[in-house]
Amino acid sequence: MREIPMYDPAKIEKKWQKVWADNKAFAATNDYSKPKYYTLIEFPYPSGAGLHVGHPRPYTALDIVARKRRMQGYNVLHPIGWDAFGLPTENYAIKNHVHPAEITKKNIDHFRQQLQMLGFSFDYDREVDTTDPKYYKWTQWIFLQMFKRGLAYKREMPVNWCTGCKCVLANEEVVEGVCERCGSPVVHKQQSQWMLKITAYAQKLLDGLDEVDFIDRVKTSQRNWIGRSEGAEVDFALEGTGDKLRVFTTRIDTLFGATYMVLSPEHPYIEKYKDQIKNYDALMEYRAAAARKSDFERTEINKDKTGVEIDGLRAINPMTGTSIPIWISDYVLMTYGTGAIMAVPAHDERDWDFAKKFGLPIIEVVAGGRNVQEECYSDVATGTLVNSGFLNGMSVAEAKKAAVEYAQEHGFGERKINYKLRDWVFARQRYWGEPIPIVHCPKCGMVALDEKDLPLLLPEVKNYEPTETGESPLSKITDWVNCKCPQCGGDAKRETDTMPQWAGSSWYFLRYCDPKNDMALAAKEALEYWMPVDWYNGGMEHTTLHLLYSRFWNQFLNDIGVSPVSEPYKKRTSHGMVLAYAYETERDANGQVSPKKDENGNPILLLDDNGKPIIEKMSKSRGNVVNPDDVVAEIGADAFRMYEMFMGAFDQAIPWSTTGAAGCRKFIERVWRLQANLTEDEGLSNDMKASVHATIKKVSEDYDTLKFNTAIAQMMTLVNELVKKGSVTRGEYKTLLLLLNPVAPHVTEELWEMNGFGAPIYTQSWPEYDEAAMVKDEVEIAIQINGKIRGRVMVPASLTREQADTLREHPDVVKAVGDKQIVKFIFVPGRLLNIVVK
RNA sequence: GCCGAAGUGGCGGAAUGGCAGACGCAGGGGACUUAAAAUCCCCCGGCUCCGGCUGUACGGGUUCGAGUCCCGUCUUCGGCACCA
Repeated sequence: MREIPMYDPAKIEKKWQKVWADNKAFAATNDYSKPKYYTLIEFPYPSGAGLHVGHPRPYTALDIVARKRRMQGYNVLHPIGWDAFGLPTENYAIKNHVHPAEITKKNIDHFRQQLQMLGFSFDYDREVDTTDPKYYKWTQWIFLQMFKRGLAYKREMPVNWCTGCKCVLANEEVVEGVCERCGSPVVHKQQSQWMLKITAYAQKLLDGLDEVDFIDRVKTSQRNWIGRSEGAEVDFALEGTGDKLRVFTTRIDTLFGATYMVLSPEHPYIEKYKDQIKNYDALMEYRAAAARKSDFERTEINKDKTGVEIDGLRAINPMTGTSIPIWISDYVLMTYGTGAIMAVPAHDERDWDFAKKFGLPIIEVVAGGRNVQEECYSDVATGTLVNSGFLNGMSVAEAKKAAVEYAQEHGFGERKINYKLRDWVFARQRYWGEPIPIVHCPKCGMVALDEKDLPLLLPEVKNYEPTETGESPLSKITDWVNCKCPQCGGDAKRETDTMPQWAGSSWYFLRYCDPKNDMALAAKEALEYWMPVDWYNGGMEHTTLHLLYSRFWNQFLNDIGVSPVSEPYKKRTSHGMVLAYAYETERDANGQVSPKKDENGNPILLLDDNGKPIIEKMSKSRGNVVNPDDVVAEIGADAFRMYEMFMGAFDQAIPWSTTGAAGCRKFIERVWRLQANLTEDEGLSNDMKASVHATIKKVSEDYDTLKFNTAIAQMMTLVNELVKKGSVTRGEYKTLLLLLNPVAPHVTEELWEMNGFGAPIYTQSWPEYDEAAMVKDEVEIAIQINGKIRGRVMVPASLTREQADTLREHPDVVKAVGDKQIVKFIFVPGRLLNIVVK
């Protein structure tokens, strides 16, 4: 046996990282004749805390895909960048009196160094940074294109106001009534806001989902969020006014059962008929109370309906001609439909609750064997129309059709599709974001900056603090705010809000195609070659935020001829979070929280009532954060990468296990030691041939389907076989190193070089498998009697159903069958023989 | 409430309708060692009269054969949530 040096990951990892960097081993080339493959991970927000063990999970996964594709001959674009605008940096700047740009630079350098430590095959020459004026010039440019086409507009409207961040939030950023970032309550506030008209793309965003390969839960979430709903709009005459009140309904079939109407508290008709309304003050009081409620409170008291009847205004049911009352209630939202509803308490849960509470009449119009005075009946699949004139006897579906046609003929209604999706609140009252390139001119109104004046740079400020009034810190920089109108040349003021954090990430995948272009956001040929992204992996938490926003921006850019594709991402997958075991904690002198240790120095696990370990998110305050730097120092980057992939199914959340990670280091050492048993044979030995080819197949397929844990398990099995055998041919070892390379790139390169296998692995081709070589001569099959295992027997792999008949004479079979009568004889080649007896 | 995903050893998890628990962690035993670590070998769901029996959340069903398919129930996690 050959003497081999010790495995020293610290040394060899640095060595190969330098080789890759010096040779630009992973640069995407602009050779448009080659087949391309574009892998994308969500670029990180470079926080001060640096990388945590959650980041490398998706990064390693797509690094494996990228490395494999390169070996398969693709021109691979595998870029990295920095989504660097955002609140944490700004808050840190405020606290420590440093410019956010300085902090950003420092954080980026730290992140880059950590990513390089892990050996990711990013093309670092294509880095983008959303806070770089050369980058945000184009973010501003896209905004201007939207502005020119009426897709960016400013309007006074009720918005979500985060009481913690002191700025407005998009609907997508409000989670269960609180701010998704800081957890502070969100309240409603009337404010003039920049909006992007994402609703104009609602249908397109929905349709696009049919043509892309996204995991189902992403598609489902986006569909639910867009919330398409088919129904009708119906006009109710307002008694004694000649005016009418329009509502949206999905149940026009129940129109005969509409016994009252409800307006949202903010409905404009309350102002319009102020003079006629006798209890105006009471209505105003209710409106004010509703506005004061945070979203959280609104949902908390969900089912308990409140409301006030409008005294002095009534409507006419267009079907029955009956006069019905009009109420206001906060269960009707101004932001959906027309802000008014017809209430059919018999067949709508919310209306039923409301009617019961306020003693309003409930009229059954769909018969379904239930007493609607006692219980609401909202089933549309069964049931027949009653008390509904010409609709009587119809099914719900038939009645919907007939009713809408009737309304159309009589001019009081029409078909209508509504979406839950709201326009995107696109402004933040903060400093560290892209300035909005708009000027407010007293004469010309809102005027776009000339494109040649982009980028509009962020001015230097001394104080980044947000203001209580809801104005951006930029508003205090008067020499920046005061400017000339680009249109008339007169005195004007700049817009002082900045864009939300989601702006820069809405198009970065386009910039990667041609990141240094000064003339356009990217060259046409580059976009045509690289787009769409072939495989995009990212967090589920971005499904109705970044992922939806960026699809919208790209569809817009496609419409104006900038992006060559309508859907930017061909395939979207999602990773599970890396969690942690909960430990008993203690606080040291510096206030750092760390796990409490028992007498053996092991951290003390927290258990639940059933004695199972508690699993939770990693957080500083729980003292359970695992730092990648420490892990790499302990077991090396290759073992770290491997454990990230081996720990469990890629899309499942998994707690980090230190001993589990150490197991991967042990496996790498096993591969390392295997070289001591190397023979001179360049080919595959006969008894290993089947296993090697089966491994190539399994690993190749599993890498493409994100089943990294089983790919690695398969390689472990192969290594176990080779260790047991005591010798390994050069051909076998080479194949193993090639297959393992995407997961553990450093050690495999080192072993490849040490054993004289030729040019580095990153220049080698991916191994091919041969189905025929996978067939073993003999296989063990199971013998079952009535489906129960009764023995195992070796048979030639090629054994056919006919030949299997001879197994009747096999002693085990004879013994198991005994004197019973054979009813059926089932043979599954290579698997089993099942004999049914009586 | 609605939508979605999932329930398999002590743990993470494997199993195109075909030998449940691959692979790894933890644990136990042995070899090597003055010793320890590392390494190598063996064992490792439960019960067992050592023949077997039983077992993939629970109850039914389809099938020669079900962790896998169908019906029902329970539980957990995730998303949406007064969207008319």
